[in-house]
Amino acid sequence: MEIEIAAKRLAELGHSTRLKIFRYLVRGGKQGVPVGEIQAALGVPGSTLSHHITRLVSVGLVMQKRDGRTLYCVPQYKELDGLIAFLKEECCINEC
Amino acid sequence: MEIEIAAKRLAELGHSTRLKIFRYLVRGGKQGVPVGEIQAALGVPGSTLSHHITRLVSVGLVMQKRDGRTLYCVPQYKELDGLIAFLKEECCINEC
DNA sequence: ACTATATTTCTAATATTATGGAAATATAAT
DNA sequence: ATTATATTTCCATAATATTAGAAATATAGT
Repeated sequence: MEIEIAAKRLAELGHSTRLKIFRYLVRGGKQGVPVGEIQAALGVPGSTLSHHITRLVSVGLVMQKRDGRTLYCVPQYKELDGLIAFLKEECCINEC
Repeated sequence: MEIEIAAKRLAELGHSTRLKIFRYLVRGGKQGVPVGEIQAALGVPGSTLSHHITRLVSVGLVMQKRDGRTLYCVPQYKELDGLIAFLKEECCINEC
Protein backbone atom coordinates (compact mmCIF):
# COMPACT_ATOMS: atom_id res chain seq x y z
CA MET A 1 0.00 0.00 0.00
CA GLU A 2 1.19 3.50 -0.78
CA ILE A 3 2.14 5.55 2.21
CA GLU A 4 -0.26 8.35 1.31
CA ILE A 5 -3.21 5.97 1.26
CA ALA A 6 -2.09 4.33 4.47
CA ALA A 7 -1.83 7.73 6.14
CA LYS A 8 -5.33 8.67 5.03
CA ARG A 9 -6.82 5.45 6.34
CA LEU A 10 -4.98 5.77 9.62
CA ALA A 11 -6.24 9.33 9.96
CA GLU A 12 -9.83 8.25 9.47
CA LEU A 13 -9.49 5.51 12.06
CA GLY A 14 -7.75 8.03 14.27
CA HIS A 15 -10.92 9.57 15.59
CA SER A 16 -12.62 8.05 18.56
CA THR A 17 -16.15 8.13 17.16
CA ARG A 18 -15.08 6.73 13.80
CA LEU A 19 -13.00 4.01 15.39
CA LYS A 20 -16.04 3.02 17.45
CA ILE A 21 -18.19 3.00 14.33
CA PHE A 22 -15.70 0.81 12.51
CA ARG A 23 -15.34 -1.58 15.41
CA TYR A 24 -19.11 -1.86 15.68
CA LEU A 25 -19.31 -2.69 11.99
CA VAL A 26 -16.60 -5.31 12.22
CA ARG A 27 -18.37 -6.97 15.10
CA GLY A 28 -21.58 -6.88 13.13
CA GLY A 29 -20.17 -9.11 10.43
CA LYS A 30 -19.92 -8.94 6.70
CA GLN A 31 -23.63 -8.60 5.97
CA GLY A 32 -23.37 -5.01 7.22
CA VAL A 33 -25.19 -2.89 9.80
CA PRO A 34 -27.91 -0.28 9.17
CA VAL A 35 -26.96 3.34 9.85
CA GLY A 36 -29.87 3.60 12.25
CA GLU A 37 -28.56 0.72 14.33
CA ILE A 38 -25.17 2.38 14.63
CA GLN A 39 -26.89 5.58 15.64
CA ALA A 40 -28.88 3.82 18.34
CA ALA A 41 -25.87 1.87 19.57
CA LEU A 42 -23.43 4.76 19.73
CA GLY A 43 -25.80 7.64 20.44
CA VAL A 44 -24.40 9.98 17.82
CA PRO A 45 -26.69 12.56 16.13
CA GLY A 46 -27.64 11.58 12.59
CA SER A 47 -25.88 14.33 10.74
CA THR A 48 -22.68 13.83 12.68
CA LEU A 49 -22.82 10.09 12.16
CA SER A 50 -23.43 10.49 8.47
CA HIS A 51 -20.42 12.76 8.21
CA HIS A 52 -18.14 10.23 9.87
CA ILE A 53 -19.45 7.33 7.82
CA THR A 54 -18.88 9.35 4.66
CA ARG A 55 -15.26 9.79 5.67
CA LEU A 56 -14.77 6.09 6.30
CA VAL A 57 -16.32 5.37 2.92
CA SER A 58 -14.08 7.98 1.26
CA VAL A 59 -10.96 6.00 2.13
CA GLY A 60 -12.43 2.63 1.28
CA LEU A 61 -12.73 1.24 4.79
CA VAL A 62 -16.52 1.01 4.55
CA MET A 63 -18.98 0.44 1.73
CA GLN A 64 -22.69 1.13 1.72
CA LYS A 65 -25.54 -0.79 0.12
CA ARG A 66 -29.16 0.16 0.19
CA ASP A 67 -32.05 -2.17 0.87
CA GLY A 68 -35.28 -0.24 0.72
CA ARG A 69 -35.13 2.61 3.17
CA THR A 70 -32.27 1.09 5.04
CA LEU A 71 -28.62 1.77 4.23
CA TYR A 72 -26.26 -0.95 5.32
CA CYS A 73 -22.65 -0.17 6.14
CA VAL A 74 -20.23 -2.94 5.36
CA PRO A 75 -16.71 -2.93 6.78
CA GLN A 76 -14.03 -3.65 4.22
CA TYR A 77 -11.97 -6.27 5.97
CA LYS A 78 -9.48 -6.55 3.16
CA GLU A 79 -8.60 -2.87 3.32
CA LEU A 80 -8.03 -3.01 7.04
CA ASP A 81 -5.95 -6.12 6.61
CA GLY A 82 -3.85 -4.28 4.04
CA LEU A 83 -3.39 -1.41 6.44
CA ILE A 84 -2.25 -3.76 9.20
CA ALA A 85 0.13 -5.40 6.75
CA PHE A 86 1.53 -1.98 5.84
CA LEU A 87 2.19 -1.16 9.47
CA LYS A 88 3.89 -4.48 10.02
CA GLU A 89 6.00 -4.39 6.90
CA GLU A 90 6.93 -0.74 6.78
CA CYS A 91 7.04 0.11 10.43
CA CYS A 92 7.96 -3.03 12.28
CA ILE A 93 11.25 -3.90 10.64
CA ASN A 94 13.88 -4.97 13.20
CA GLU A 95 11.56 -5.43 16.12
CA CYS A 96 7.87 -6.19 16.06
CA MET B 1 -5.32 -0.96 24.70
CA GLU B 2 -8.08 1.52 25.37
CA ILE B 3 -9.91 2.71 22.33
CA GLU B 4 -9.20 6.37 23.09
CA ILE B 5 -5.47 5.78 23.21
CA ALA B 6 -5.60 3.68 20.06
CA ALA B 7 -7.50 6.45 18.28
CA LYS B 8 -4.94 9.04 19.32
CA ARG B 9 -2.03 6.94 18.12
CA LEU B 10 -3.76 6.18 14.84
CA ALA B 11 -4.43 9.89 14.37
CA GLU B 12 -0.78 10.76 14.86
CA LEU B 13 0.32 8.12 12.37
CA GLY B 14 -2.43 9.36 10.08
CA HIS B 15 -0.43 12.23 8.69
CA SER B 16 1.81 11.66 5.75
CA THR B 17 4.82 13.54 7.13
CA ARG B 18 4.56 11.92 10.54
CA LEU B 19 4.12 8.47 9.07
CA LYS B 20 7.26 9.05 7.01
CA ILE B 21 9.12 10.19 10.11
CA PHE B 22 8.02 7.13 12.03
CA ARG B 23 8.91 4.78 9.19
CA TYR B 24 12.32 6.40 8.91
CA LEU B 25 12.88 5.91 12.62
CA VAL B 26 11.83 2.28 12.51
CA ARG B 27 14.22 1.63 9.67
CA GLY B 28 16.94 3.37 11.60
CA GLY B 29 16.80 0.82 14.37
CA LYS B 30 16.47 0.96 18.11
CA GLN B 31 19.50 3.13 18.81
CA GLY B 32 17.53 6.06 17.41
CA VAL B 33 18.07 8.72 14.74
CA PRO B 34 19.15 12.36 15.28
CA VAL B 35 16.52 15.00 14.49
CA GLY B 36 18.93 16.58 12.04
CA GLU B 37 19.25 13.38 10.07
CA ILE B 38 15.48 13.11 9.75
CA GLN B 39 15.41 16.72 8.61
CA ALA B 40 18.04 16.09 5.94
CA ALA B 41 16.39 12.88 4.81
CA LEU B 42 12.84 14.18 4.58
CA GLY B 43 13.47 17.83 3.77
CA VAL B 44 11.07 19.26 6.31
CA PRO B 45 11.76 22.67 7.91
CA GLY B 46 13.05 22.38 11.45
CA SER B 47 10.16 23.96 13.27
CA THR B 48 7.64 21.89 11.36
CA LEU B 49 9.61 18.71 11.98
CA SER B 50 9.93 19.49 15.66
CA HIS B 51 6.19 19.99 15.90
CA HIS B 52 5.46 16.60 14.33
CA ILE B 53 8.01 14.80 16.46
CA THR B 54 6.48 16.36 19.55
CA ARG B 55 3.14 14.90 18.56
CA LEU B 56 4.54 11.44 18.05
CA VAL B 57 6.22 11.70 21.45
CA SER B 58 2.97 12.91 23.04
CA VAL B 59 1.24 9.62 22.26
CA GLY B 60 4.18 7.46 23.23
CA LEU B 61 5.16 6.28 19.77
CA VAL B 62 8.57 7.97 19.96
CA MET B 63 10.96 8.80 22.77
CA GLN B 64 13.85 11.23 22.72
CA LYS B 65 17.25 11.03 24.36
CA ARG B 66 19.93 13.65 24.20
CA ASP B 67 23.61 13.05 23.56
CA GLY B 68 25.44 16.35 23.65
CA ARG B 69 23.89 18.66 21.09
CA THR B 70 22.19 15.83 19.30
CA LEU B 71 18.69 14.65 20.12
CA TYR B 72 18.01 11.08 19.14
CA CYS B 73 14.49 9.94 18.33
CA VAL B 74 13.74 6.37 19.25
CA PRO B 75 10.70 4.56 17.85
CA GLN B 76 8.70 2.70 20.48
CA TYR B 77 8.23 -0.65 18.83
CA LYS B 78 6.19 -2.03 21.68
CA GLU B 79 3.60 0.72 21.41
CA LEU B 80 3.20 0.17 17.70
CA ASP B 81 2.94 -3.54 18.26
CA GLY B 82 0.18 -2.90 20.79
CA LEU B 83 -1.62 -0.73 18.29
CA ILE B 84 -1.43 -3.41 15.62
CA ALA B 85 -2.70 -5.95 18.15
CA PHE B 86 -5.62 -3.65 18.95
CA LEU B 87 -6.56 -3.39 15.29
CA LYS B 88 -6.39 -7.13 14.88
CA GLU B 89 -8.31 -7.99 18.02
CA GLU B 90 -10.92 -5.29 18.01
CA CYS B 91 -11.41 -4.75 14.34
CA CYS B 92 -10.64 -8.00 12.60
CA ILE B 93 -13.08 -10.32 14.31
CA ASN B 94 -14.81 -12.61 11.80
CA GLU B 95 -12.54 -12.01 8.89
CA CYS B 96 -8.94 -10.85 8.97
C1' DA C 1 33.86 34.93 26.72
C1' DC C 2 32.79 33.90 21.87
C1' DT C 3 31.24 31.28 18.05
C1' DA C 4 29.08 27.44 15.91
C1' DT C 5 25.79 23.72 15.89
C1' DA C 6 21.43 21.35 17.09
C1' DT C 7 16.99 21.82 18.15
C1' DT C 8 13.00 23.93 20.24
C1' DT C 9 9.59 27.48 21.32
C1' DC C 10 7.05 31.46 19.92
C1' DT C 11 3.94 33.50 16.93
C1' DA C 12 0.67 34.23 13.51
C1' DA C 13 -1.56 33.04 9.34
C1' DT C 14 -4.12 29.59 6.92
C1' DA C 15 -6.52 25.37 6.38
C1' DT C 16 -9.12 21.51 7.81
C1' DT C 17 -12.23 19.07 10.78
C1' DA C 18 -16.08 18.37 13.96
C1' DT C 19 -20.60 19.24 15.46
C1' DG C 20 -25.56 19.20 15.20
C1' DG C 21 -30.10 21.48 13.95
C1' DA C 22 -33.03 22.17 10.06
C1' DA C 23 -34.34 21.15 5.53
C1' DA C 24 -34.15 17.95 1.78
C1' DT C 25 -34.21 13.35 -0.45
C1' DA C 26 -35.43 8.49 -0.97
C1' DT C 27 -38.24 4.73 -0.19
C1' DA C 28 -42.28 2.33 1.65
C1' DA C 29 -46.95 1.79 3.51
C1' DT C 30 -51.89 3.16 3.69
C1' DA D 1 -51.85 11.54 -2.56
C1' DT D 2 -50.48 11.43 2.16
C1' DT D 3 -47.88 10.03 5.86
C1' DA D 4 -44.05 7.76 8.12
C1' DT D 5 -39.33 6.16 8.22
C1' DA D 6 -34.36 6.28 7.08
C1' DT D 7 -30.74 8.87 5.95
C1' DT D 8 -28.34 12.66 3.84
C1' DT D 9 -27.15 17.38 2.63
C1' DC D 10 -26.93 22.16 3.89
C1' DC D 11 -25.37 25.52 6.82
C1' DA D 12 -23.02 27.96 10.37
C1' DT D 13 -20.09 27.81 14.29
C1' DA D 14 -16.46 26.34 17.00
C1' DA D 15 -12.40 23.77 17.58
C1' DT D 16 -8.07 21.86 16.14
C1' DA D 17 -4.19 21.21 13.11
C1' DT D 18 -0.59 22.69 9.81
C1' DT D 19 3.00 25.47 8.37
C1' DA D 20 7.30 27.91 8.66
C1' DG D 21 10.09 32.15 9.82
C1' DA D 22 12.24 34.32 13.68
C1' DA D 23 13.87 34.24 18.23
C1' DA D 24 15.31 31.50 22.05
C1' DT D 25 17.68 27.65 24.41
C1' DA D 26 21.15 24.07 25.07
C1' DT D 27 25.52 22.20 24.41
C1' DA D 28 30.24 21.99 22.65
C1' DG D 29 34.57 23.74 20.91
C1' DT D 30 38.22 27.45 20.71
